Amino acid sequence: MKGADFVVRINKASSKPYYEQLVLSIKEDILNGVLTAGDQVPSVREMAKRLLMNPNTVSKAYKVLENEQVLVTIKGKGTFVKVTEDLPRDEIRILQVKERLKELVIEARHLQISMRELSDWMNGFEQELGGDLQ
Amino acid sequence: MKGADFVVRINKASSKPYYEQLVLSIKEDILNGVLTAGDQVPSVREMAKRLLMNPNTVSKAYKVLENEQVLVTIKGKGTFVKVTEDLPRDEIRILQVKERLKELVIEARHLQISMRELSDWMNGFEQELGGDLQ
Amino acid sequence: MKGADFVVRINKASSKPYYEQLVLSIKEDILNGVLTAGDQVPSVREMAKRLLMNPNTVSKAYKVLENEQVLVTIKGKGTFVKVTEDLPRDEIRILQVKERLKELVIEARHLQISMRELSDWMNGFEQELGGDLQ
Amino acid sequence: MKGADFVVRINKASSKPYYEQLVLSIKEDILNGVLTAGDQVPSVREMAKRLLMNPNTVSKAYKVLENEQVLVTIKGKGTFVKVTEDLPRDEIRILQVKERLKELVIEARHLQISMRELSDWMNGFEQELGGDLQ
DNA sequence: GTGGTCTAGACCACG
DNA sequence: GTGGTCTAGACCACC
Repeated sequence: MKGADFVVRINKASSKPYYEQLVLSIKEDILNGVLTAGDQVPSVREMAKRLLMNPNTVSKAYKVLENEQVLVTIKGKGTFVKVTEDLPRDEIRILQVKERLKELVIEARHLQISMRELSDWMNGFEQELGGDLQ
Repeated sequence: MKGADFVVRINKASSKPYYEQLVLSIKEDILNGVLTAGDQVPSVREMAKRLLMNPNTVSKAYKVLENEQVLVTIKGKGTFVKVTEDLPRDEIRILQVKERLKELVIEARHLQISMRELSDWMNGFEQELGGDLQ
Repeated sequence: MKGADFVVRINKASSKPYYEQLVLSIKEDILNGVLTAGDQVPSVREMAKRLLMNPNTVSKAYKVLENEQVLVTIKGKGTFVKVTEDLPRDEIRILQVKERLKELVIEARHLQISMRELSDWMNGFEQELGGDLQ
Repeated sequence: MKGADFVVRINKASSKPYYEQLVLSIKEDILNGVLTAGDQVPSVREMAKRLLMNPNTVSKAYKVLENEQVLVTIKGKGTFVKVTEDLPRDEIRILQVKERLKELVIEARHLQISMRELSDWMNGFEQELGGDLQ
């Protein structure tokens, strides 16, 4: 674990639920290479203390990440970033993402966002997150 | 309104609230050209009957769409698709869509969806929805 | 939140809907500095009890204010005065206010209110509400 | 009556009730000098035909304008623009306008509209409507 | 505890 | 007929 290195960004003023923010933040850290496969993440209690939030909330985030094959908990040892590259694709959740993209495009069009803009943003995020899965 | 032509699809099993599904459905119908500027949408009561839901729920959806400058409602007359005047862009909502796109990209990468796939889907939706605002 | 300090005034005899009165009252409290960024407003249930109205009505007011970027609500935590980030101006609503001002001027003229009076009132309100966004 | 000269502008796509639009439109025409004291306005039936609206709606507008001392109906002769300059000021309605101005200022401040902008708009409308009551 | 969604039903304003 | 407001009360998600 890179411990102090990796900082989770929780915006307490955001309307997004804390646990979802935590989930996203960890996913982003992995894509950025701040966390890599095998790294240990702080324990629920430790993370809760660090982020000044309820352990139940952290626990919920970890559970979600375990469900999504992003983290794995080994009893008595801790929680770790999972090696993910050679997993079969989860086609069900992929379809859900596709559906969400469609909704996003619909809303974008109504906001007068051009396809060009959307593409540019997407490519920007790609750069930001690293060209390939770390 | 084209009456029988336009069909709203509500999935009562979805976790997405009915009113949000209705909002999206109407937005999509507009982009598809099924509904065009000036068309009257079914009355709150009529739509509620059709979708087997409470009029208040339909009303909420219409209210959201009115707020987003998609519909206008005229008391005593009905609810209509708004003429797409040259409205100033709603930069606040645009930023929110951009943020949602970033989250979507993060999740896509974790699901081993390539950028290429995402782009292809996006272009597909573009076709499907009509190249330009109808 | 300053608790007892801030008092919301609802006139049940007014023809203006309760929820709109509540919206205005909170906006005024913010300009007055009675409520400042980050403050928690009373919970929906608490406010409803205080004002002797239905929680749904309070909720509607909060929802409007959230939509107008005045409040943020965090599920499970409460509703808060939004930090006044440098948000882009909402040009659509600005145009609507301009239109309402024109109507108000028309009616003022018919009531034999001079422009001078209108200006004086406006400046008075400016003082009353604090020269700058608190 | 200037008959053909004066055109009432009703926007059927506006969310503002027809009768209110009609009231405002006539008030504006008077300030502009398009209608002056003593002019006859079209009969309810005639106006309804011209505007393609329900006579009841026109009737309601005329009633409002009579209540506000803007029009006067003489049985068997028609409806006329009233001489208004030497009427006592209606202090009750003046207070209501003052209250509406306050609300408008509150909302303007939240929309980041400067007092300067508001003043400029007001002066602009003054010009547009003619410097003095016609 | 917090807010969000949904239903059911009353009453009012506009056309 | 249309939509808007308000109440009452159930059930769910987040913390």
